[in-house]
Amino acid sequence: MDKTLQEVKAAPVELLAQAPWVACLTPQQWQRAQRETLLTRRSAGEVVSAKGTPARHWIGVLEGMVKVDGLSADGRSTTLSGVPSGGWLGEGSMLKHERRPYEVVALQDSWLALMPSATFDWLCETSLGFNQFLVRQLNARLGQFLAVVESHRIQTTTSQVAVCLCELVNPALCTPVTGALRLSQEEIARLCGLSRQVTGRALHELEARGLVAMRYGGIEVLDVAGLQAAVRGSPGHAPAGAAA
DNA sequence: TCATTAAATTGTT
DNA sequence: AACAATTTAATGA
Repeated sequence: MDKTLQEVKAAPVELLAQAPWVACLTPQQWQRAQRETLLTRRSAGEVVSAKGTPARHWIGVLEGMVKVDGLSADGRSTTLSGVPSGGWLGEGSMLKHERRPYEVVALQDSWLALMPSATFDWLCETSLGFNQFLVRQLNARLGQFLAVVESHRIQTTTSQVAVCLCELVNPALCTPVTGALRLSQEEIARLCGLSRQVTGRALHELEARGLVAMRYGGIEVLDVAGLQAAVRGSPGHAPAGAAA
């Protein structure tokens, strides 16, 4: 029995219109982009784009959340990145016209926007603003991943978790905040590449510092700036001018 | 609306 | 990793 989901706050079309790159387009460009972009719903756990398949679409998360998984030959998987609502992903494969190196899976019931590669290429060729958006996004992601590497190598597990949480609330990569993120500690642990045990401990520490609030099956980020600071800072100490 | 049951998530060893 | 406790969701009176 299909459940009629009436919980949708805004229509998918309206969410697409609010995408950050839309404002850069001319009316004609927006008209074609809107006409050719497919809006589709995926249930939690559904594969959006399988690893190894040709990248035919640029993927926008209008509502819900998806993750990017790396799969090994023996079926083991690790989560490389989480993309909440407002985020766009897969442009790397689009730009290189290659097959998807990673698997994209819906973490929750989600509304997705799939922009065909032909449309994507056309916007790249005709819209300066669109290119600028891509550069900003790629730059933001690079910074994010560098933070992950840095944190993994020289910081505590707590700051590793903080980094991964920052990714989910980074205004440069997704819609500011939707209240509490529906993400279990087990899913957060996969995102961080840590055990559930260690992740849980780190989350409680962040909660004790007033940066996040834990919910059953979810987490609310209370202080984005504080989280970003926790990425570098050592717990307990707050070096005044040591932001280098 | 309330009680019961199942499933998911979290805490503990 | 396995088990126990807790919370939420679903079902039916």
